[in-house]
Parts: sequence; C-alpha cells; structure tokens
Amino acid sequence: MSQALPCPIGRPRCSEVDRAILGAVISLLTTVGYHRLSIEAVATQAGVAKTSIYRRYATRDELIAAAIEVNRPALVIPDTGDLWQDLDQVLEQAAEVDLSALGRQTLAMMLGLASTSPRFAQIYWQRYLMPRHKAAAVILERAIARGELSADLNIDLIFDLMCGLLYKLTLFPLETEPVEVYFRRALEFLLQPHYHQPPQAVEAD
Amino acid sequence: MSQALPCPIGRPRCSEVDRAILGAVISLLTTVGYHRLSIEAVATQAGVAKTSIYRRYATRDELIAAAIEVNRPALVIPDTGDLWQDLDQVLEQAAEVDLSALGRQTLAMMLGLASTSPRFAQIYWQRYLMPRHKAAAVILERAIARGELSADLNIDLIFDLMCGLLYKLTLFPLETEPVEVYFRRALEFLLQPHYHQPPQAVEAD
Amino acid sequence: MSQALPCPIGRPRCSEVDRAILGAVISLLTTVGYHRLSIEAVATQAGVAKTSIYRRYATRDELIAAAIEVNRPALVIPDTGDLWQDLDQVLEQAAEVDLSALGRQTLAMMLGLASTSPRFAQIYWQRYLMPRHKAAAVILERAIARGELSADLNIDLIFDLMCGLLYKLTLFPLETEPVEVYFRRALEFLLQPHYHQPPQAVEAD
Amino acid sequence: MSQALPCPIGRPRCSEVDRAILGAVISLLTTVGYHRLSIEAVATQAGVAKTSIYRRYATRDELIAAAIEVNRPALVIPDTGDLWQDLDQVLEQAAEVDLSALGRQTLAMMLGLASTSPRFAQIYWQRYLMPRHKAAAVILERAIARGELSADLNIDLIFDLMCGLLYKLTLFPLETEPVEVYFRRALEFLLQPHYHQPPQAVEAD
DNA sequence: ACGTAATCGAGACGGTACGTCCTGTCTTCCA
DNA sequence: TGGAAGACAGGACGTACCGTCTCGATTACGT
Repeated sequence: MSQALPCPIGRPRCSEVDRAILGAVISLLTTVGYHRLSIEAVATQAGVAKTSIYRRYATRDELIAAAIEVNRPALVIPDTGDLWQDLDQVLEQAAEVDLSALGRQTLAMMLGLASTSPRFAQIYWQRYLMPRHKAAAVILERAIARGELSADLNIDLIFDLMCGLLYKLTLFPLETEPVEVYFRRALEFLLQPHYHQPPQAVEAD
Repeated sequence: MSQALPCPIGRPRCSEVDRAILGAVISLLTTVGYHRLSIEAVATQAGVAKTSIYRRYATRDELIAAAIEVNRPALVIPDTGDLWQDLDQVLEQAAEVDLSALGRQTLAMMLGLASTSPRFAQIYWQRYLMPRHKAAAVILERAIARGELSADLNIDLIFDLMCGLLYKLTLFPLETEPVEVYFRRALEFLLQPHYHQPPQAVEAD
Repeated sequence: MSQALPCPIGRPRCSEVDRAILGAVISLLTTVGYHRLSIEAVATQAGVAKTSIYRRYATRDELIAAAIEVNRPALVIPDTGDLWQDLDQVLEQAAEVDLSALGRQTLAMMLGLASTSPRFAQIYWQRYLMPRHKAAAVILERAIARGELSADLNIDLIFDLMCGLLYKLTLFPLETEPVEVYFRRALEFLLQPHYHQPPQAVEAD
Repeated sequence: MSQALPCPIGRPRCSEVDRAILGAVISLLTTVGYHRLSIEAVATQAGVAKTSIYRRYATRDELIAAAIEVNRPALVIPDTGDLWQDLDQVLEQAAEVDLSALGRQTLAMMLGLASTSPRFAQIYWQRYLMPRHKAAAVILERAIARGELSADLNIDLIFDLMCGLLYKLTLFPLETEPVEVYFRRALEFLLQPHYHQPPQAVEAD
C-alpha cells in the first residue's frame, strides 16, 4: 500500500530519534515492565520530545509493538537431514529467544495483550506464530518425506500443544528441571506414536 | 493459624459494602475490561467511598483478585466409573467456565498478570491450577486402577499440555471447529498411546 | 446556663482524658501550628479516641480555644505607687506572655481567627483584651489621682495604639532593637503630652 | 537581574488562564473566605485544569498572594501643599482599600498568615507596608520642609502606631463611631506635640 | 537565495485517576 | 453511660500521565 511515497516534502525524520525511542522502550520494558511503561518516561529516557513519539505511533501499544518488532530475532529453519538434530536446533533457538529477560517479558506481554487487543493478537500471530508454525511444518514434512515419521501426523495439533506448553511454562516456571529438557521430553512424547516401522529408533532419549 | 479472632474491636465492616465492591468490580471487568477498570469507577458504581475500598485492598490487583476469587466456580470431580464419561464432564465444566465472557476475561487477565505479578501467579496457581491438576490426577488414576489406562502415564506432562492448549486457544480462538471438539481430539491423541488392551506392553518405558 | 447539672447519670467523664486532649492540642499548636493541627493528630497524640474529642467540643476552634484558655496566664495589676514602675511591670508581663513561642503562636492565631470567626474574636476580646484594658485604666487613673498625669488623658485611644503596636510587632518583628525598649519608648511618647507639671493646663479639653 | 528573557522556549502560557485563575481566587476569597478556599474549587470556577494552577503556583498561599497582588490598589501620594489635606486623602484611600469587603478579608488574612508563613509576611511587608511607610515619610517630610511640623518627629514610630491601630480596628471594629473619624483623631493626637510655633494651627479639626 | 513544508525541542493545556489524609458521623464492644 | 477502636461517606490534596496544542528553531526540497 502507498508504496513508500518517494517525495517526502518537508524536513525528513531523524532516524536517530527513531532508534532512541525504540531503544528506550526496550530498556523500559525490561526494567519497569509493560504496565508501568509511560510514554513520558520513554520521551525522557530517549531524550526526545513527546511530540516526536506521538507523531510516529498512534497508541502506546503500537509503540511497544514496533519496539519489540525490531528486536525480533531472525528465525532460521534448520535442515540437517535428521529429525532430531533439526528439532534440537529449533529448541535451542526457542530457548534463546523465549527464556531471556526481554523474551519472557515480551511473551508475557503478548499473552496479556493478545486477548485484550485484537490488533496485538494479530501482530503476534503473523509475526511470531505463523513463521514458527510454518517452520515446524517444514521440518516435520521433511522428516515424513525421509520416512522418519508416519504421514498421519497432525502437525497443527502438535504445534498447538507445544506452543501452549511454552505459554504454560512461561507463566509457571518449572522448578524441578531445566525447561529445555522438559520441552524435549514433551516433543518425544508427542512424536513417539508416529515413528515409522524401524521401531528401534524409539529408544533415543 | 490465628483462627479468625472473633473479637474484632471497633465497628465491624459492613458486609453489604463488601458485596457492593466486588460486584462492581465484576461488572466493570466484563464491561470495560481489566486495563480500564479504575478504582474511582468501582467506588462510584458500588455507591461506596473510595476509602472503603482502600481499607480492604492494598492494590488494584488485590481487589480484582478478590473479586474473581468469590466468583470462582466450584470444581466437581466426576466419578462415573468410566474414563471418557469423566473426561467429558470435565471438559463440559471447563467449557462453561473458561469460555464464558467473564471466564475468558479472567483467564486472559490471569495470563497477563501472572508473569508481572508473582502474587497473582501464586493465586492463580493455588486456586485454579492446583485443584484442576489434582482433579485430573484423580480421574486418571482411577482409570489406571480400573485397568483402562496403562500405569506409565505421565500425568503432569499431559496436564501441562492440555492446560497450555487452553491458553493457546484462549488467545487465538479456532475458527474451523468448536473448541470443545478440538479439546477432545487433543485428549484422545494424548491418551491413545496408553490404552491398555495388550497388558504386556506395560513394561515398555 | 444549665448550671453544671449535678446529676450526671451514667459514667462520669474521665478528667485524665480532658487533660490529655488539651495537652496534646497545646503541644501540636507549638509544633505544627494552627493550620496543620488536625483532630486526628490530637486524638493520636493524646492517646484518646476521636469520639472523646467530638463529645466535648463541637468544632476544632472550640477545642483550640479551650486549650489556650486553660493555659491563659494570670494577669497581675501592679500597684507600686509610681506610674513608671507600674508600667514597667506590665511591660515585663507582656513580654513574658506575648513573646514566648506559644505566646506568639497564640497571638498570631488569634489575629488570624478573630476576623474569620466572630466567636473567636469574642473570646479573645473578653478573656484577653478587656482585662488588660481594665488594668491599663486602673494604672493610669491611679496616676491621675496621684497627680502624675493630667486628667484629659484618652485612655482608650492610648490602649488601642499600644495594643495595635503589639500586633504590628508580633507580625513584623523589629531587628534594630529589643521589643521591650521600643514599647517603652512608644509609651513614653504617648504619655509625654500629659505629664502634669503645670496644673493649669488641665482644663483644656 | 535575568531581565525577563524574551525567548520562553515551549508553548507560552495562556494569559487568559492566568486571569481566570486569579479572578476565581478573588471571587472565592470574598464568598467562602480564606480557610475554605480549595484549589479544586478555584479550578472549577475558573474553568481551568487543576494542573494549570499547580504549574504556576507551588502552594495555595502563593496562589492567594498572587491573586491579591494583582488586585492591589495603586497607591497615590498626595501633594496638596497642606499637611492635613494630604493626610485626609491618605485616610480616604485607606478607607476605600481596607474597609471594603475584600479589603478586610485580605487584611485579616495577611494578619493570620504573616506569622505562620515568613513568605507571606515578606510579601505583605514589601508590597503593602513599605510603600505606605514611604508615602507617610514623604508627606510628613514635606510638611516639615514647609515648617508645618517640627523636625524631631519620629516617623517610624508614628507609622507603626497607626499601622497597628489599623490592625486593631480591623479585628475589633468600633461600634461607637466611624473608623475614619477615630483614625483622624488618633493622627491628630500623635502629631499634636510636633506642631510648630504658630500654635493657632492646632485648632484645625 | 527563498519560500514551503515537515520535524524537532520544549512545554502549556484540559483531563482522569491515583493513593493519602482528614472530616464528622456511626456502630460495636468493654468497663 | 463513657470510652476505645475503627468503619463509613465524602471532600480535597498534590502527583503522574494522558493525548492535544502551540510555539520557535531547524532542515530539507523545489523553484
């Protein structure tokens, strides 16, 4: 839409300001959290006028969405040729992203906002969930193609279950064992009924 | 502990006021939602002085927690003698509770607050999760005792997965089919490996 | 009115409480001042229930009036036989009373309240001003009788002038010299035209 | 000092708001009086946000001081060439100012606040007292220069006495005669010892 | 070189809600 | 009945942000 109108008459926006704003948002998100993040504080911390924020973002949520958007990590779909090597790499990425301080803040925030604000839910859905869903599908379908998994696998259901598990563990962290281990066990449990004939592979643990 | 000391010196609190406050909170939660619920509005709607609210609850969150606490539905653990009859009753209860307007509001709120406020997380954990976890355990263990399921069932994992699924579907409602149906399918999928026809399979671990 | 009804059915009032209240008022008057004196604070400091204060005094001003009433210093009218010895004793008394911490507080308070509250003005008038006016009249009339002053002296005017001077100096303290000295000079100036050497001047009026 | 820097960065203050605020203060002072004047009421009556008041004035007293400051009447020093014509004009001005409803309110307030708040005392001293003191000095010195009064006149003392008398009569109004008459008699009494040789001028009354 | 037009800082403005403090009344138990 | 304790409705406090606005100063671009 409106293909980046190339004739921006008037003084162009200072990209320094852009960066300062989003940086301040990230900084404040990790320190005071979503609820206590005020635009006034962002302006102060960024050394920027309030007007410069309101000019760019219509609402507080839009501002925050933009901030976490630029900090969104790249998603790499592994292709090692082996199901579990692929999955382990995915789990590793997830651990990096979702279990950092900012990552947990972000995720928790998303959970809180998704229901309230359809707009937020949509952003999260498009930017986070869809790509990961697609990545999961790619990996699993490759495994099916290789004959590692049976074709009757319900990818959607498994994705939803793992995704929900991430939410559950984000809100109520485990105390007994590292999250990554628990995650892997869950994944093994979910995939186990679908291993193909060479059943001896099941022992892998 | 401190068994409700029965000699509360001074004028006793008016229970009418208690009810008015919590009622107003519930009412406002369903209308304007968590974020826009102001204590001022609660006081007005309840026909009560602001001080009477602050006297009872130290923070807004405590107030809201109390309000949804009293509106918490009773949890009934079914015992029909049949696994799937029990499970269907549980699912039905969950549908009633979690998919009503207030239920979804509440759940979404909890998700959003649990990470922010440890206090909230704890309340939710103790009041909601623990009882349901226990209920699930009871039902499944009865089924195991009856020989319907194999004993190597990982109840915790299955509970976490279902619980997470609830979160996922709360945040991102399905459009393809009713939630209850999807839930049931998930449950079937998770329990399927544990059906107990060939008793000799039990040793596998 | 209602001459101290001697049949106080029920439990008699605890005079300990009376004293505690008035003491707390005086204490708070000198520390936080009139404006910031709250009944709540009086109750706390006196170790007394708010009710016990309201039962005794209808308004805050009444309470304060009562407190400074009991602390009112006795007025002694000197009679040395010499005009200036009498006056010096009066000035000394005034210095003690009006220039102490509590005295200045009280006086300033009275000045501030007299205009606002007719009731306060009346109390001050009756309890403070009238007695002092009378004392002044007694002293000066004795001097006239002794022939030290001429009889055409306008006592009222001189009293008003000295009284006003007290107010003025209370509000705007002198920096150049001690108040007592200034007062004495004022008095000398006011009485000077009335010294009585040539007795034939008396007829002028 | 700091000569009114003419480059006030940021949006300039709306002078309309200034006027509305101070107007409301004056209005409320005359109606409800000093003690019951609430900032909330000022904001409401002025049709202005509370913040706009707090932005300008740090305390309630500062606000009130500013309000009566702008309503301060101009002081005109008469110069008729005759002592008593000058004095009568001054008395007339004083009567107008100090005996109006607002004038009495103001004066009473000043008396009450001067002791409590040094700030208030200073304002009153600089804005009210000093100018009037100077005016008195000018008039009396002119009279001395013209030979109407003797040079040994203690202007400060006479000013203090008259000033104090004003306070006294403000607090305790006369009932026997108009204030102006009493004032004039006091002035005559104070100046009488200083009339110069042509003693026949004394009869002026 | 000069107007046009947008950006940026600073901060005023009308608002809403906050959480605290105090008021004066009341209700309850204990002595 | 008096007194201690404290709940209650209500009012104002002073503060923090909200989102909008009005400024002067700056920075580009097309004449």
